[in-house]
This record gives sequence, structure tokens and C-alpha cells, in this order.
Amino acid sequence: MSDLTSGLNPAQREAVLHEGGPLLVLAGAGSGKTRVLTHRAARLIAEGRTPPWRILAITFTNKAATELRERLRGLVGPGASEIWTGTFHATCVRILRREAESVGYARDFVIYDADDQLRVLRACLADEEIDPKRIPPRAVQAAVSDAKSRMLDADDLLAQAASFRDEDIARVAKRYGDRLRANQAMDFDDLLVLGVRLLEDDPDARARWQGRFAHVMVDEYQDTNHAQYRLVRVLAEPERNLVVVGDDDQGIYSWRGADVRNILDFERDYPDAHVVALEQNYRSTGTILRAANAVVANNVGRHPKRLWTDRGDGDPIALVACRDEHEEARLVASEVEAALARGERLADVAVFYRTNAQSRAIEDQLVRRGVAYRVIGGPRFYERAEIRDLLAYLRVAVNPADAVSLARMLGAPKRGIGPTTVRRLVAFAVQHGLPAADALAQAEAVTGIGAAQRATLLDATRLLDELRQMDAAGAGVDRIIARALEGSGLRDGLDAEQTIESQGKVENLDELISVAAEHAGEREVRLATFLEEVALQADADGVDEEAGAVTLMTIHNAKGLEFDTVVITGLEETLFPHIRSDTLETLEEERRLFYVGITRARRRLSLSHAESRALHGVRDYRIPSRFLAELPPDATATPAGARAPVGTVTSVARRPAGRAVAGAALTAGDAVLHATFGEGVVIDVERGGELVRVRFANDGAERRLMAGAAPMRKVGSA
DNA sequence: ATTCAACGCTTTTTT
DNA sequence: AGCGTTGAAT
Repeated sequence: MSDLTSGLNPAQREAVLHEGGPLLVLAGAGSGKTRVLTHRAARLIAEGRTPPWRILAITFTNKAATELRERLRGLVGPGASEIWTGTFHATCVRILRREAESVGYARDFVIYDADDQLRVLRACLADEEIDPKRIPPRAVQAAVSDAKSRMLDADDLLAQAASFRDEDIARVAKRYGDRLRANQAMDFDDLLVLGVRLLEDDPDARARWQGRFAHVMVDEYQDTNHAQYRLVRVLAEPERNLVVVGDDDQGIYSWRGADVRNILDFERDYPDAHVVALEQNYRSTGTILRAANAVVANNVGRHPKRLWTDRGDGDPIALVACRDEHEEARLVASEVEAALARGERLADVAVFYRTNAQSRAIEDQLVRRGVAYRVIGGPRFYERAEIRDLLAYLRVAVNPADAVSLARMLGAPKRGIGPTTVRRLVAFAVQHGLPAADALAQAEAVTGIGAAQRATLLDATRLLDELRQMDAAGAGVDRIIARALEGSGLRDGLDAEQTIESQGKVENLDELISVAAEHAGEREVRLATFLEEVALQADADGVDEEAGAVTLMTIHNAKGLEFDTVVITGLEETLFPHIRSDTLETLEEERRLFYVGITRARRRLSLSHAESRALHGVRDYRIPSRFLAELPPDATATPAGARAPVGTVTSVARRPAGRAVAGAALTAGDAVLHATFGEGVVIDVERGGELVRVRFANDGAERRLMAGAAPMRKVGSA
């Protein structure tokens, strides 16, 4: 099977042929990392080094997992289905379902998403008698998630609390954890945390799973958080046949816990690690790559890397100033038309923006011109209220302890059961040590529940029993869902509303039945399995590649995609880089985001900014993004008839790049890291901190730098 | 229990 | 401008 390495470049081949032990693949944008992963797995199997089922390949999104699986199927054949491919969360669930008792859960635990979390948190805030205006549920949610991503629990949070507010948050977090456990529910972070705890603390389980996998591969390693890092580390032991693939320049999720140090420190964690850099790019023109390289070179503390291509330079990058967001939208439309004139399809064109709110003006214009488009990142199918209402019935049928879903199903449709009644039921259940839903059947024993309500509750119990019996009897999931839709009165309630919205909801619910029918048709799917797949796969809308439409999305959503023509809009100070990204670290993340956006383009890239823009109902004047000034001047051009962003670009670029580098923060003796010159020591501070003299270790030279503007970070104190 | 109007916030998002 | 949450009214 030597053809598994034919057609690979030397670096790719090196990674594919790597014998064993830890391997770090620094894969620049468009450098064929998926190719490396798939060919490596195929080669290990083909050479009989490992059976397919002893390979574990972990990704971040279902989309990436699916792509990996499909490409493996093409390379390995039917055996590919035995390779464990999945997201971090899916991998943990597969393990936890088999080991649930070891972490104190029943096998049929449910998975709570962000919405469920907030419901629980609101109740916890009430328990602690904390005004949700003082501490919003979202704040606790963020704190809890952040803690869990670092493998900390509520007790750690309390121990670390630096204020009364922190202590309150920690107490709420504690209650939240208790409630989840009582409901037999795990949130997304719990899947990772409990997975890690199981493997780290339970020697038997550890031995089982470490023995299970001979090779572990991780995609997008730069996006891993600490919990994921620990999971990978423990699973890779003892053989440590671990391949991690990633690009530190594409780390754009630090705000949700991703820790770029995981990839930067890989060689420290695994001193015997082999490192391969994939720098040859097979996607973009030379000009686009030159721009991308130049922009990201302004960042400090990265693995040095330079994308190159043996293809031509291609067109210059178009730089256009627009009067306002409407003119910008017209520019987008004309770029689309130009792309069509070049022979591209609508699906080959994408429009990126920093914030979702920017799509509106563009959509308006595209509608007006009759250009088909799709917006990625709207409300997702499984997150729609009506879908969740219906799923709540199924969730309670599977797991009667799920009090959150019980409250939800009793409230939809409206039939005289409100929060008060639900609270009484749950209290009754807790008092008698019953799962929450079992209180329904004993409604007559619960004080304060009237006759009409009791009848309603008994109806609900009967429906739940019926659903359970159907499931046990092997009825298709679609039939069970259809029964829930009718039996609950949800459909009748919506039909009675007679509005456009209610009709849409009914259509969505019918769509859910169709989705379930597909599941049921493929194989025997139990309700619990279906619910789990739904919980871990939020993107049922399925981005079909062949859609004849222009794609509109945030740059975050664009990661991993590529298009012939890309327009990045809104290159303005306070928007991109975003005003909230005001530290050196977050500013660098904005720059990486820009880098990700640039490198999505295969052939043509246009960048636009508006001179005035209405945001939150207020129109104000805007300054071109400093990032525009970081592009090599000879890589850009402004098309005839268009205007170039002018005036302040250069001066903006020279503004202090975040407070972290403010001159006052540096004193003689401080250690600094510079993007170009590397590590150095501050010799002297001049002009009240505006200028610093730094001696650099690399060449021993002394340089005088603008403290506020130099791409430089303090890494140590005098 | 339900409904409707006023208030307030507003980056990025997966699982 | 637009949405989600809260609080008062029915």
C-alpha cells in the first residue's frame, strides 16, 4: 500500500510515516492536515500495525468528524467504520454510558444544553435568594463552564473566591451541580470533566480504556481546553502514540476556554515529541498567502511559520472604502456578480463579518437584487422552543428524574399547569425520594393541587407510560414522537393559534418526525439513543455544499471552510478588532481571526470598511481597521471606481496595541518577547515610558522601540 | 395561570 | 433596532 504516501509532500509523508510516540503536526491553513490524519490511519491499518478499532480520532465538531469518517471510508474501505471517530463530547459519552455507575450516574443520564442550564441556574439563584439582576444566570453559567474547562469544581471556586460576589457564584454553582446530579443530568462540560475524572481516578476504567486504544489522534489541537488536554493525555498513555494536529495561528476560541498553550507547550509535555510543520498551501494564491503571513507575523509568541504555494500570485486583494453599510452591501452584491461573470457558482462565494448583526444590511441588498443566499449561524433546529417542548416529553419518558424537562413538558401546551404546581410536584418527589415524574401519578397525594389539574397530570402520566411502552416494544422513534405530538395536545394547541408562526412551528415539528423516521429507518434506534444524538448534534440543518446560494457567516463559523471568492466586511476599529478585545492577548486573537478569514479564500479576496455604520440603533463614524495597515501594500489594490480606506489607517496601526504593552508597564530589567526579534531584556526606559531600549538575545543587538506600538509582550519582571 | 408592556442589553459559539 | 426577561394586570 505504498500509494498511501504517493502524492504527499515530504512533510506530509513524514507525518504519515512517523513510527510512533508523540507527534505534533503544525498544520498551516490549507496545508492538507486531514489528508495527513486519514492517510496515517489508513497506513497503520494497511500495514497491520493496528486494527481499525484501536484507533481513536477526536475532533471538535460533528462536521469535522463526519468529514474525517467519510474520507477514511474512501481510503480504508468498510473497516473504516470501526475506527473511533467523534467529537470530544461524543467520545466521552460513549465511554460514560458504559461506566456511568462509576461516576455516580444511571446509564440513562440526559445531557443538558445551555438553555437547560439557565433554567436550573435560575432556580439555584432563587434558592440562594440572589437577585438575578445582581448576578445574571449567564454570569454563573460562564463561571461554571470556565471552571469546569479547567477541571475545577464548585468547592475550588469557593476556595478561590476573591469577593462576596465570587462566593455567591460558587454557592450557586454548588447547588447547580447538586441539582444536575439529582436530575440525572450532565451538562456539556460535565461530559469532559467526568470523563477525565473516571479515567484519572478509577484504575480499572483507566486500564480498560487505555488498553482499548493504541493510537490517538486529535484535530484542531489549538482549540483544546485544559479538560480536553487531560483527556487526551490520559487516553494516550501508556504507549503515547499520540498525534495532535493544529495551528496556533488559528486559535480563535480562547474566550470559551481554549488554551493555546496546549499546542505551544506540546514539546515540553512530551520531550520526545517529533514535530512536523506543514507549510505548503494548496488552497490560496500567493498574494493571499503573503497577506496572511504578513498579518499574523504581528503576533507574539507563536510557532514561527510561513505559508507558501507553488501556484501563481493571482489577483491583488481588493481594498474598498464604503460610505455606509448599505454601500458596503452593494459592494458585496457586485462582488457576487463579478464572481458569476468569472464563471464561479453562487456557492463558491462567501461573505464574512465579525458580528451577526452585520448580516442584516447585506441580506436586504441581496434580497433586493434577487441573489440567493443562506445565513449560517441562525437559531438552530434543535434549539427552537417548539422542538424542545416536544423533546421534553421524550426526555422525561427516558429519564423521569429530569425535573427541567418535566417542567417544560407540563408547560407546553398551556393547560393550567404553571411553575407553582411544578414546584409542588418536584418538592413532593424529593420528599418521598422519587424521580420527579413519578409524582405525577400521585398527584392526588400532593397538597394544593386541584381536581382539574390532577386530571391533567394523570393524563400526562398515561402519555408518558404509553411512550415508554412503545419504546420498549421497539416502535420507531418517529412513531413515538408523532404520538407525543398528538397525545400532548401540542399540535392542537398550535393549530388553534392560526398564526404564521404557529404554522411554522407545526412544520418544524413534522420535520422532527421526518428526521426521526430517517434514524428509525437506518437501524433499530431506541429513544435514548435518538435523544443523545440530538443533544450532541445541534446542526441538523445540515449545511449542504451544493446549495446554489452565497454563504453569509461570521468568521468564527468560517473556520475549516474555503471559497473561491471571499468578502470580509466591516474592517473597522471597534468592530474588527472588536472594542471588547482590548488587551494584547485578545487583540492578537482578533488578528488570528482576520488570518483565518483571509486564508479561507482560494482566488479572490475583498476587504471592505464603512465610513459610517448604524449599530444598536445609533449611527456613528468609523475608522479603518488597523489590520488593513498590516497588509503588504503591494498585495492590495483598490478597483477602479472604488475608494480606498484612507487617512487614519497608519496612525491607527501605530496606536498602542492594547494596554498590556503600555510603556508604563515596562521597567529596566523586564523580559520581553518581540514578534520579529524574539526574546530580549529592557535596558532602559525613555521619554516617560514611551520608548524602551531592548537588548535582544538572538543577535545581541540593542534596539529602541515604541513601547506602545511594537509587537512585543512583557514575559517577565525585573 | 396567563398575557402583555416596559426595560435593558448588545462579540464571537460547539457540544 | 431588536430580542429576551421581568413585573404588573387580568
